[in-house]
Amino acid sequence: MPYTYEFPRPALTVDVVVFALQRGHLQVMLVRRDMKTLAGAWALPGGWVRVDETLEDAARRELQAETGLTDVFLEQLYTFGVLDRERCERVVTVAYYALVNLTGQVVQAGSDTDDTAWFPIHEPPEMEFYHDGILNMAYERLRGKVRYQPIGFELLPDKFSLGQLQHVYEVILDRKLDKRNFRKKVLSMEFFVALNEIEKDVAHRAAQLYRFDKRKYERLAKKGFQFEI
Amino acid sequence: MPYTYEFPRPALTVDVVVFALQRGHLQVMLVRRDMKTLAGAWALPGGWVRVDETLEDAARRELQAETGLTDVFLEQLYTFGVLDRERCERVVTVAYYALVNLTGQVVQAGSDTDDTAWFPIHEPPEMEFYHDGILNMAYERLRGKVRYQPIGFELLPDKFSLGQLQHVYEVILDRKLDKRNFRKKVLSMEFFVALNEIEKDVAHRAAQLYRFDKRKYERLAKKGFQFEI
DNA sequence: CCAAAAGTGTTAAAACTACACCCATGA
DNA sequence: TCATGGGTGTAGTTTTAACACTTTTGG
Repeated sequence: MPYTYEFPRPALTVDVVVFALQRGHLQVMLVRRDMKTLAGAWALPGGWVRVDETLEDAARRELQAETGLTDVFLEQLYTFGVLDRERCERVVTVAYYALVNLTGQVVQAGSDTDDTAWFPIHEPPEMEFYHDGILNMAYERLRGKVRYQPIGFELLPDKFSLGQLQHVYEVILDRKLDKRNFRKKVLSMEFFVALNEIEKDVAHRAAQLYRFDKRKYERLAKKGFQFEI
Repeated sequence: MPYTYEFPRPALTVDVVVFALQRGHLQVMLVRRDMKTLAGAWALPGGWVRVDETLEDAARRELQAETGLTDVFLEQLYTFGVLDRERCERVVTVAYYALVNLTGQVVQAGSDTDDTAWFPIHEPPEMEFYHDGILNMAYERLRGKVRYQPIGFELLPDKFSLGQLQHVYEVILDRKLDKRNFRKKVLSMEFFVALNEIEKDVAHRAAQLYRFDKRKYERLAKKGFQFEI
């Protein structure tokens, strides 16, 4: 027991709510650890923060360990000071949420987990203590944020069609949007730039592809432009 | 040295950015600790989180210790994992921001601080390591939030005039607003309710007083109403 | 009577909403 | 040729922005 301190210190962990589109729906990744916890209870991916890494590094490390994904959108959500029921000890956990693009990707099974699975955001399974609260807060944050900041495309490949983008907004906001009005708005923002490229191998008219130009967006944002969908 | 753990644990602190109106300006409270830190460097009020209290309790305890204020608006801002340069140790600090009403109040000097003072948000003094970043983030959060959530009046007494409220928005957003349009918007929200009371002892026409009806607001918010100024 | 803030409506411009049909493609 | 999603314009409505004068009060 080599680490001693003058005052007691709570344990510090990170938890990550990973959102992705799967079969057209907004889904969340959960893990099931083999023996540590009650059989059948799912949990958010997460773990201890090492003392030599930043909080975000810890979140990215966990995310990579359990999905293999790097370079994803990751944002701090909230920090919870909870009581660990097993050890009767205070645990402080910093929650993050991530938006990842899974279209056409194989997500590798994690190394330190028994099982990972995706669940529709509206049908989560029984979860570990307080994780459902984090999940709900993450979804609320996403719903609120997606309208005022350009982050929706983080769930899509670099090149995407306006139909795909509209679909992202529809599953996050949980309502249909008007196609013409949506296109009008998106196309009025010059940081969504059309590529010299269209969809391939689709059983209908191929859509124009776009990408998000981060630089252009930031230049506008600095000038006071307010994104809104 | 009684507290030992299997793995190293970072130290955990809270910092609080306290906003208030002083002489018509948006100001921030800072403290100067006598010997602990460089002479002349100001810091956000804050301190260690005890292992038996929640994060918010810790923030409220610090706030009370340094201002005597209780029952104020307090919201978590962000959690930083920083490197303490003195001890060469990782410190995790959970930052909060508070909106307090100081109109006509005497703020007591703190017990565990040498000195506390208020600074205009746009003219902060030299501050302790990384505290200026927290301060800026808090101000950004406040500027963003005040437009989409009814929190502006937290800087005012329970009973306030529309002129006072408009002034709050003007100092937070740092621009003039149109009086008639502002009144129109506020009065269209039925959770700002007129009292049977007007201002007293003012050297001009006395203004109608209003209060914020939290219940009415929450009932509307639940039905999907979106506050916006 | 002066200074200072309260209070009050209208109009033009902009943004938003609702809505229906033809097009291109692969199966 | 059919099913599927891509792509396009307008009109009515609502919302926003700009703007100036009279009222009340205390000093």
